[in-house]
Amino acid sequence: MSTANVFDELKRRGFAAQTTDPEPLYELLGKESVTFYIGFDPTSDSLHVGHLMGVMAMSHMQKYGHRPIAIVGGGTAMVGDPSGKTEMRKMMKRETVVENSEKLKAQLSRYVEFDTDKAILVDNYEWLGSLNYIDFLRDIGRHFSVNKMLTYETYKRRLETGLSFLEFNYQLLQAFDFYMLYKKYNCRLQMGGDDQWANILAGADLVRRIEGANVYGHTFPLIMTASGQKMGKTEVGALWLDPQKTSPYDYYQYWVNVDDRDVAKCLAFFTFLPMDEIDDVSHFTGVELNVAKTILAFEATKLTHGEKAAHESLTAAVAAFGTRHIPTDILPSSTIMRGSVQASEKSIPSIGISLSTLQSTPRVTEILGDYKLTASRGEARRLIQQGGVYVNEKRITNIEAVLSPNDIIEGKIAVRLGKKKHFYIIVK
RNA sequence: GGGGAGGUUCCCGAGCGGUCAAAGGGAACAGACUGUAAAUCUGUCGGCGCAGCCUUCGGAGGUUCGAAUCCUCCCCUCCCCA
Repeated sequence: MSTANVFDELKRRGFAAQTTDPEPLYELLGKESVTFYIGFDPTSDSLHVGHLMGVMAMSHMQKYGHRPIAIVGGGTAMVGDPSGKTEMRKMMKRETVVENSEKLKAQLSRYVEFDTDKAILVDNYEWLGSLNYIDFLRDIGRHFSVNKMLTYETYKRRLETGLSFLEFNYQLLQAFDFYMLYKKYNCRLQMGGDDQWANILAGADLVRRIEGANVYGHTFPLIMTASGQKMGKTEVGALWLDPQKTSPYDYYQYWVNVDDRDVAKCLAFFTFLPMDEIDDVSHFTGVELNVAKTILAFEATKLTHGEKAAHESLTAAVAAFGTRHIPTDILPSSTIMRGSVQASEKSIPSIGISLSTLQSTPRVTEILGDYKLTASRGEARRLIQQGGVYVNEKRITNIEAVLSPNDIIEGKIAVRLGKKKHFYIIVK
């Protein structure tokens, strides 16, 4: 058990929106190992950056000697949380939920140590699956006031668009989770995103009512990028932690491209670099700030995909965008390679094309469209008209332009779309 | 169950018999400027070997020389009453 208090660390890093009883909780965290939980919805087979806040918080807590319970909402996923949603969420089949939970656990294991009894993963289906309706209503339902629930912002909003009874029950189920975890594991703290505040409070209230025990709730802010987007949202959708869904290179690129104003914040949330070093970043501008972004991307990629993948993404980025010099004094705790980074195109996305198709001198538009480098041939045509297509770093100006074996340089053809999308056409 | 409103291209939202691939805004994309940032300006934004053709306006039929626009049936959403 570390002498420092996690709560200070969490606060300093920005993981604090609301807390039920700050003082007693602080004291508790300072004097003993506390079992706490965070819920994850197995509505997809991969976590994404939106979940990362909770994951990082868990990891910090564990590092300070507390015991995390990651609860996958196998039971609740089959109901669907209406919080923050404007539409009813689709319900899920049990088998899907089970498969997803497995994958989620594997991902969580990168950040949280589940060995022995240091952390626990449970599926609330364990108790929700066999709930007896009558008993539940009598034992749990009686503690909830509909009048009060209707005043919550989340429900109010949904009252305008429609809220099914099914969804309205969600809060009771989540509160029941807290109660069960308290009984089974002496879990005394629930954490989650700030949109979960009402649900978390409901759980803490329930435990207090039934057991007379003091349990706590704590939320993290729902962070937005400086431009008002949800963190981790891309044009293509979520930024997934699964390398099959979002390649490490794309993952890395997302972080390099964060808004200037978000760099320090992201470092605090999504890396383990010490805050003393991160605080310096707030004064950075220009080149220094870009180095900080490189380190952010490297560290974030390292956490979710490992050091090797992070390094490959870095060298691939250097191959695509030019040399980067990483001085030793910027964020010194990072394990990023210092000095001038050598280029290596290993992680740059590539497509394979046979020599024979190349010999048929296909149009650039056909290749781009057919291999899905652009959405359609028409889009490829437009891109060319706008001067956004480069072959071997030479801008293509004619939509009739073709590719031929003459374009092959060292076994490949380098294609660039716009400023940032680099591809290699590898000739087989 | 009764009454009312509505479903339009990624989103919001105009259109209400031809001049509609469909106004306007947002998002997105490209170019210029930069730092793989932001802001700004300009352009693009259904598909196609693209001055032409093809497929779109909840679904299926119908009226018409001609329909996103009119009629019929169906599906879905929201509001009011129960």
